[in-house]
Amino acid sequence: MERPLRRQPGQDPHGQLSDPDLPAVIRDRREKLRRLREAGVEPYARSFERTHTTAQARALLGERVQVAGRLVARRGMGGMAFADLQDGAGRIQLVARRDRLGEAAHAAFLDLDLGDIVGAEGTVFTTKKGEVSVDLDRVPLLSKSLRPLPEKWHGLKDVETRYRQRYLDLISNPESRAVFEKRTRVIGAVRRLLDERGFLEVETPILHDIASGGHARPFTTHYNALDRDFFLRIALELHLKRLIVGGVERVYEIGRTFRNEGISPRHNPEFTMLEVYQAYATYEDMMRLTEDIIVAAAEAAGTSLTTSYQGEDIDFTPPYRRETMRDLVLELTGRDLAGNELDDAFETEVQPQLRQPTFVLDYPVEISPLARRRADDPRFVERFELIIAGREHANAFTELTDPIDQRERFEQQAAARAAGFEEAHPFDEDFVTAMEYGMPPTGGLGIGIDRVVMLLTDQPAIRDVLLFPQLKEAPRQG
RNA sequence: GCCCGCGUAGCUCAAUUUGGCAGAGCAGGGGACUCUUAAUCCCAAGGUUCACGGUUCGAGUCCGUGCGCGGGCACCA
Repeated sequence: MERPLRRQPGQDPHGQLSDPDLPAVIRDRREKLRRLREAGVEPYARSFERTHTTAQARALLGERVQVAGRLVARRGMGGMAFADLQDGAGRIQLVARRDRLGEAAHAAFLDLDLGDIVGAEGTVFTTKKGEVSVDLDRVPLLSKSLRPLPEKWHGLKDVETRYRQRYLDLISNPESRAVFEKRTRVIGAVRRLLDERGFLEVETPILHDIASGGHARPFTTHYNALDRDFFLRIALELHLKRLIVGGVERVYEIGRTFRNEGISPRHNPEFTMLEVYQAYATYEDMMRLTEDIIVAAAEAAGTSLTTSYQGEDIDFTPPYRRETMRDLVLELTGRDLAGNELDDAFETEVQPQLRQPTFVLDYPVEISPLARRRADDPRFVERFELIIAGREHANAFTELTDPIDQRERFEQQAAARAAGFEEAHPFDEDFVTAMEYGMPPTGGLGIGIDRVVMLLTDQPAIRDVLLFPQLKEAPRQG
């Protein structure tokens, strides 16, 4: 019978005080917590009256402030000690002087650990060396930290820990925090742009009884009350187009979408999509809208239109190059193709070479069952993808509005599925019914928000722009 | 699912090439220090080298299997 290698956290806290499997740095903290409680100190305060953030306090020389945050560095000098306090707005130096605080409070300050959450009450001043600081009168402990922080100078490097324990990444790596703040600002800017143009933001179902709107393997779940399998949505498209039929002429949704596929630096099983539909618009209008969205997003992220991604110069200045898929393949391979052959040749031989923003136009009808055919050549549809740095960032069509054609396209997809293409588009009878009531001419656009954020924040992997990316189960608890 | 690489102290990294006592910095412990800011100085401590098995007198190092992470491929018509 083997004894457990490590105990799970949360059980028998007193037993853990002497748990020989725990690192000494953690045992020491627990012991200190016990001593504090014995001395009558409550190590987890109910609240603290914070009057200013560290950023606000910096501008208030000579004034009394109450700031609060995490202790992230300390430099003891005996009778005078320094520490850095970090809050959501930044950092400020704390200065503890024995002759001002008194012996007991000064000793208590020196007894604090890096990682502790404290309040800091005192007067803002500038040290002889020019550092804006708080001259402490009081430093109440607000929350005792029982685990050591990552290395103060190098930060947290281990990528697995950064993803699994994102809070440590956010505490120790300010540049990581900045990426997520930019992500939020990008999404806000996109919303603002669309709202200003009269688009209505909506929420459509995530649980679908048909996984339609794209080519992808869905996640399956089970609805007990209906005793029926459901799917997590793989796209937003068909519900939003039902709203177009319903007279919501400008509509969009920003939402999580799920695809049951491999994980890679560019794919996470759940990701954020923007889909926009505009009645009486075409895919040319969607190209201009896409350009406007990219420009607004870059501005929100604080990224210049002429920038670089992973060392490669990228110019986001519109208008972007517009070329048909057929011409691009012809130009780069010398072959004039159509249908699936064209798409295959494009993906393997052309797309990786498209580095600057490029609208690739007019896809084969076979792989585009929801898009309108070109009037001059019905083998192709009015569709574009926006390729930047070799990757797809947007996908848009002049939407198919002919219910008879739509039914035939779905039937072709059903035949493909019967022939073994598991990801072929399923037949959505209810959607065809909606279209039969009459759908106005419409342009539609989908943008992969995560990938746009990757581009604008120069992050190499989609995991770096997702707070909690999908990982396998951790091998053990530490 | 397949191929390649990686896994050493709480954190950041050495030692792996060529098998020979597992080391440093930070953090933590003890001490000195009233203008430091990667503070400095002195002392002591800290390890199931991812796990299990094998080869060997001897394995962090070589071999096998498993787990996790990273990259590539497949999937993403």
